[in-house]
Amino acid sequence: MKTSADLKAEILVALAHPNRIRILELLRKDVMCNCELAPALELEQSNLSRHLKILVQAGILNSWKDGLRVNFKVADDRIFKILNVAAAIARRETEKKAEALEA
Amino acid sequence: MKTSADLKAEILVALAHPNRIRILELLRKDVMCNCELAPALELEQSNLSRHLKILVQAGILNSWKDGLRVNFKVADDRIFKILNVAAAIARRETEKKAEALEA
DNA sequence: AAACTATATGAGCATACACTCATATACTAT
DNA sequence: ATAGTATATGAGTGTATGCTCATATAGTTT
Repeated sequence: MKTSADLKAEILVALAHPNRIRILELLRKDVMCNCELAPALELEQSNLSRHLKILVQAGILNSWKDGLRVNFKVADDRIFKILNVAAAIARRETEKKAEALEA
Repeated sequence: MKTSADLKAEILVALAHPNRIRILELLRKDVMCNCELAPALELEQSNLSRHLKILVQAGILNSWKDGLRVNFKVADDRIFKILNVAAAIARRETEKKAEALEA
């Protein structure tokens, strides 16, 4: 049986990759398809497709077909809270290291 | 040069493991050392030590020596916001799958 | 100093991940 | 039907991760 920590980890594992974070940031405001994301992110098509699959399977993105294309949108805006806090903590850590160098 | 997505990913990668999440939940209220965490989590000492190192290096935990022991505490309570949102999204996803089974 | 306790780390192993190339599938347009 | 476009996936490769066992290091107690 999956514990609560397992469930949280599944979401975070899906998020925890620079390219998947970049995907989410592009989808912050727009709905986009693989074919629009690939050039914007400069990712190989098959690689991007796999990253998107991971995000959809985790429930972070929704997707639907539109003719040839598959469109993607963020399923739950709260995901950006996670990214904001991660950014804040990373910033703090960067500053701490800068101070350590000065001293 | 590290991008903003890289920095966020570093924090999230450090978080994204069930055992590291369990560590944080034990440290939510208390300061604890490896020797107290190990039996509580039923983790091998060396394994736990490595997980703790990852959390410290990411700036998620602070640590200091106290005699033989090394104590750990959460460096920034905002980390729990991340865990709370991850839990909420995971819960939503679980419910969605349950509905899909009923229908 | 010797025995004991707490933590860290090297080595080795199995597994998971990210990536690429080639190919398959699905839909569209002529 | 044919050619073209968008996406998905199999196979292979290199690297990273998580774990364990054994050992090293650091501090404590007698």
